[in-house]
Amino acid sequence: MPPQEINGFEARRQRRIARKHARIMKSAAQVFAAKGYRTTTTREIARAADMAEGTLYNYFAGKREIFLSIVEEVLAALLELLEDVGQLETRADVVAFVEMLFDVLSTKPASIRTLVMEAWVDDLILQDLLMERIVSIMAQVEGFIAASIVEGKFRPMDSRLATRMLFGMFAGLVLPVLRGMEAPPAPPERHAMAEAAVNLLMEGIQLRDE
Amino acid sequence: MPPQEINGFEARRQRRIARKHARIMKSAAQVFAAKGYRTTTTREIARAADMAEGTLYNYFAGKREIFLSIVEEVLAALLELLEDVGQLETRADVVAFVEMLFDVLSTKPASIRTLVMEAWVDDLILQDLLMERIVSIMAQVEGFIAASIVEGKFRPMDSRLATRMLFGMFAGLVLPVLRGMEAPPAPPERHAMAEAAVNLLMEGIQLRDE
Amino acid sequence: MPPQEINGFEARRQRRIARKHARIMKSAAQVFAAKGYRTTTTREIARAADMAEGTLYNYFAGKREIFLSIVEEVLAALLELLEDVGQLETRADVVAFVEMLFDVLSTKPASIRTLVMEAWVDDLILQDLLMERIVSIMAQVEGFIAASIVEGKFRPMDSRLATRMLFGMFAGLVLPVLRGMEAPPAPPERHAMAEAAVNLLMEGIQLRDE
Amino acid sequence: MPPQEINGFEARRQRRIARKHARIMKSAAQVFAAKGYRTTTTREIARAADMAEGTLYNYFAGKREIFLSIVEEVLAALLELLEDVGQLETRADVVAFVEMLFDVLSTKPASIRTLVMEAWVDDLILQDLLMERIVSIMAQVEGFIAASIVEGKFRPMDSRLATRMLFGMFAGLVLPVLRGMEAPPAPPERHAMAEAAVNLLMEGIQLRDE
DNA sequence: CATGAATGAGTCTTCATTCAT
DNA sequence: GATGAATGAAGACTCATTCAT
Repeated sequence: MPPQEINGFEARRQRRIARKHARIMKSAAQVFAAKGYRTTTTREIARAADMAEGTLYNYFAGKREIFLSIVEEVLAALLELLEDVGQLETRADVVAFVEMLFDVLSTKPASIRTLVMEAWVDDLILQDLLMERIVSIMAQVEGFIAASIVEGKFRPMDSRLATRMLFGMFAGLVLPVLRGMEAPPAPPERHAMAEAAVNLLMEGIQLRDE
Repeated sequence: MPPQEINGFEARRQRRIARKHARIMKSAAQVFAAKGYRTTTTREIARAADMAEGTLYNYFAGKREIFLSIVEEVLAALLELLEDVGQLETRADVVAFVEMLFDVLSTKPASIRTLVMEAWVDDLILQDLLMERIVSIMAQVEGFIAASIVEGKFRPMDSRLATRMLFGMFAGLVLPVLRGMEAPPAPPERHAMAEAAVNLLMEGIQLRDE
Repeated sequence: MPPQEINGFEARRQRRIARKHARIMKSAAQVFAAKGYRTTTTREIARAADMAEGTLYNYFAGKREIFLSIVEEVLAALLELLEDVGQLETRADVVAFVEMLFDVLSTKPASIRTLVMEAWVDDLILQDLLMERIVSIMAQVEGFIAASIVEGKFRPMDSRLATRMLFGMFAGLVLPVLRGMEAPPAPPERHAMAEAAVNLLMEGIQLRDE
Repeated sequence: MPPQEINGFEARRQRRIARKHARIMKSAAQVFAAKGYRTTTTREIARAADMAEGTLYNYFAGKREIFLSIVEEVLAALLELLEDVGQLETRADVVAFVEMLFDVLSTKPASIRTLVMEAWVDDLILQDLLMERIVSIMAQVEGFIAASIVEGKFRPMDSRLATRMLFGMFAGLVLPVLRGMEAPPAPPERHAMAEAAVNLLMEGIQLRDE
């Protein structure tokens, strides 16, 4: 059997495995999001993925590993996006960025809901997976704000506090979608929301005489 | 036996019961906050409250009832405060109000963390205990913002979005405390945070020429 | 303090104790009869006897001892009656005897129902408390039948089988009362039943030409 | 895969399940009969059926369902037999019928002992499972006796009482077997017992001059 | 003596994981 | 690789018994 043949088989096998992985993770994320990690049984995951319970264990070491894979995947997507937060310059940049965030959140709401849920409960998840990266991103944002203040573009303020409030503000916007109380906004609506959010953040709530 | 005697016995008994209730709820809230409702075992609650497992059942009908009592208690405290949200008028009012919220959150962080956690997972908790009341409070705030826009005090904006962002902003501030990542701020710090938060909300992040 | 005084106190104490014993046994028999021994809780017994759970243990060593006392008491009453089974001679004697049995069964249906129930399940109860005495009584009856056959008063038959059927026949009559499906028959009715029972037993069901 | 193959798999699966059901029910009936429903633990049932405790729950929803299945099964067997009670005409019919009853009782003594036990304690079992059907059968027998009296075949008597005594008589015969005090009679013995029973019932105990 | 709160062993049941087919 | 039956550890809850008041 020529090597390329072997590779062909091997590649096909890899693809089959990847497909199963994806199927399991997607199904599991749905159930996790709906019921919580602990309350979800492997039986439910298997049923949702339309396979036998035992089959799960051919692709993942266990329930926890399925969960971790989901979380890692969505984190990777989020972090890839957030990496570029340092590059933002114009207001349009920021609006576009917020829109993209909406986009990610709308694409994988189940995974993100699951991630948030466990990070809220499980110290290991929070520490090992999230904290380091979030801290780094928040530091970038905070640095950006601090610099803008020095440059005279932003008002003097506690940049740390401002960063937190900024993240919270954004979270407040997307929370009903994540929690499953509202459908994700359609793209045009998404743009309007991003505009409004950035606007409110920049200008404040109060009308000022000019 | 004179009636005051009877009342004396009965009253003492009531107090003893109330003390146990409080002890159990406090211990349980700690464990729930640290591990989540489902992951917490009655054995752990009993150990935390320094009593036998069976004793819990002399005071609560079951694990779920302990949890619900904790949640109801903290909700009552929160809602009592939030009820007055309609009365706020001056900027100082708002700052004071935010400070008081900080205060409540700092007093019972375990209970609130537990409440948030379960509301995030359990639809019944969210619907039956939270939504109705939160919706009403948000409606008040939204109405206030809308009115202020009409009066020309606030800039024209989507009042619904603004309300959400406002709640999110505040949540962003207190989240590290709730999550147990930071100690609650001391009262003077608390005032500074409240000032900064209200300031950022009102004036926006951006410096504007006057 | 003169001895008769002491005796007076002592006697009164004994009577008080006896009264409590009776109260507990009566109440317990009711609950046992209604729910079965295992299903009945000491809490229910205490409630039925209108006292605290702990008080039971001042009068009985435990739940099992309460039950055994009930059983012993009713057994004593039954056996006292059955002792005389050897003396029966005329048909009127037998009818009177059956009536008296009805009487005992009607007086303490709860206790008897309890006894039967446990004897049906618990080998120790059956062996230690019942078998010896029942066997002895059945032996008497069987002997009586055998003798009557020899004397030419009864038809030739398997006297062992006949004895069993006789006891079973009687059991069939009282079972609905014991099981609590029917009220105990009033005395006149009782007499009629006894007459009919003895009649059927003696003469058989079938009409015979004379 | 050809359809007969599918059916083959499915049929084999069904048979495997049926075998396990039978194994569990048989083992459980033994333990129930020996100790009573309430006193029997699922651990004991599992041990008796030589499987893990959890496995029980792959085949029955719970302990109660195991019990109910046992009861329903034996009831079905009994009732199928008793249905024909109305067809009996000659004395030989009756004797044959009694023999068949012996047969059923000897086949599943544990199940019947369990059934009787719980019907004695549990009102729901008695009412929902037994009474309706037993009442109907007793009514048939009673009607038969009453008719025979009218026809002049039986002596005048209280047919209701006679029915009860008849059932009791039969119960008295089989009770030692059911209670596990005696081995079931071998078939020839069985015939003799049936003969004797019917004879005694028909002719009575007393010798009468002809 | 009476009380009833405290105890913890023992119950039924669930479910992640293994493994024979 | 896929299956799903078997496993048994772990969990919520009950209740007979003890004991301080």
